[in-house]
Amino acid sequence: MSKLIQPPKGTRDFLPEDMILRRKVMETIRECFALYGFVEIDSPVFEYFELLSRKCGSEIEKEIYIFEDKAKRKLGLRFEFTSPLGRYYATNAEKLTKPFKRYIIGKVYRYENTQAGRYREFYQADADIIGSYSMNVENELLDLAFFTLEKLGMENYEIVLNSRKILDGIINAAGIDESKKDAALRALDKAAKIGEGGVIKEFKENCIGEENYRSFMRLIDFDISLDDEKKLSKLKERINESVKDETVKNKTNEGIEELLSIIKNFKIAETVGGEAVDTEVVDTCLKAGDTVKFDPFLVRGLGYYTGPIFEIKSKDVAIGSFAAGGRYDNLVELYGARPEGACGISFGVERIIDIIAKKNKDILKAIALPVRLYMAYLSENERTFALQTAKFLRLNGINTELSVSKEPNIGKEIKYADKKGIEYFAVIGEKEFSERKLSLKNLKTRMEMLVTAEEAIKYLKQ
RNA sequence: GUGGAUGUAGCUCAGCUGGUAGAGCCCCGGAUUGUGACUCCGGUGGUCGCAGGUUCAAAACCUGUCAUCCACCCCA
Repeated sequence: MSKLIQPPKGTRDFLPEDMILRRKVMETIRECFALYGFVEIDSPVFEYFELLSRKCGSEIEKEIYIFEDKAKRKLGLRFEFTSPLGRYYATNAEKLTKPFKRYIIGKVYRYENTQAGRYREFYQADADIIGSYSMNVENELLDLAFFTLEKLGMENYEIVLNSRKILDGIINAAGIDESKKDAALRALDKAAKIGEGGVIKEFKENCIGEENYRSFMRLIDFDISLDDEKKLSKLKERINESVKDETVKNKTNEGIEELLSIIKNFKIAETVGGEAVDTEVVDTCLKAGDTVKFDPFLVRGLGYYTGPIFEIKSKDVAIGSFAAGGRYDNLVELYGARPEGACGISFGVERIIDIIAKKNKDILKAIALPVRLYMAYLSENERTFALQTAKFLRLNGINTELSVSKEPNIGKEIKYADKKGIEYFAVIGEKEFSERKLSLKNLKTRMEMLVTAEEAIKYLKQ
């Protein structure tokens, strides 16, 4: 295949039939975000490069599409929505109502190698709250994630939860030097994939001793029968025993308390069940709570997270995580705004679409096709009447495609309509024109009837 | 950035130890000038990813290169 006719690496063309699911997923996400009180915003696809790279870490910086405009401004394509949000918030702070709850759905760009579920141009959908340090924000975002995924019909996924403060604390308690923290975290993040041996190997490659790994593991070695609350309480005891530095100890405890607060909030449906509006609501709350699990190995990338972090991944489709987020307090300060608490979640729209398409091939059949009727006519004499009938149908909400054939050919046009998945085929010929009617044919059942436009609308609307 | 696999018709692919390309689907025309899913007949379509090299001869072997997919890194 000639390279000229391919879209650039990591980008894709979408066929009309692909768009049906894509639209559906994005609309569902929009609806859910709105139901949770988030308002939609938009911002430029490109920003000043300097702004994008301000706090993202060198790995990500390499992935920014960078270019110069004709006035030699250094610009970059947004690779996610958090730094642009920081800039947006700082720019518009006085016009925004706090806490600022906004969502955005749009394309982002990353210059990286493609792979299953990874593209260079892809959609992300973010919901963020700026202006609160309360853990209620985390609860709201996690509940929103659960709610949205249920609406999307996603199944068999888990929401894992950890905290940057806790990670910093146990890294310190395990005797790992601050300078080697990042390397250690990177190795631990992969624990599930590469196993204990793999982590130890990677530790050693970064001059971190096996004994550090052992003491790390001792801190998070919990009896499997313990629930997350007990695990966190246990962890708190151990930290208090092994950490000398008061600042580190306090910070870690703070992180633990924060996660406990989030978990307790989820359980509230259980404790005050009698006050709930109905049992279905209580069940959903409980299910949401059960879906959230504390995972001390969860690390997450990006340099800006400061508190709780979370990630949502499929348990049966190997595509990585399809949503993630966390708290990034005071990030807006970098862009010139007053420091504010902030937390957000990001949905990987492409991955969600990939998973739905892979697991539920029938889903497209349940979604209405965009064009319902094809309007053909047999000669120029009937064209005007056909055109008016088509417009009448359109005004009444029936998606109608009017023939544009130069020489009407019913056989070919039926074939075309059928191939396109259009349900109904209408013909206006001499006979129909004289009676001011149309022949309406159902292409599936092959039933045909002679009706007026009003009758056709009535019929098609039922 | 690293490793593996794969590039042959619009699509999916076949093509043996080198002898100069084939199937199915699609598309187009006809049987069928107011009715499509089946059938039948006919037809269009390929610098075998690209560039070198080996050879009397390369789609096949060698080298390089590009692209795609998968995995690592990192991440949605």
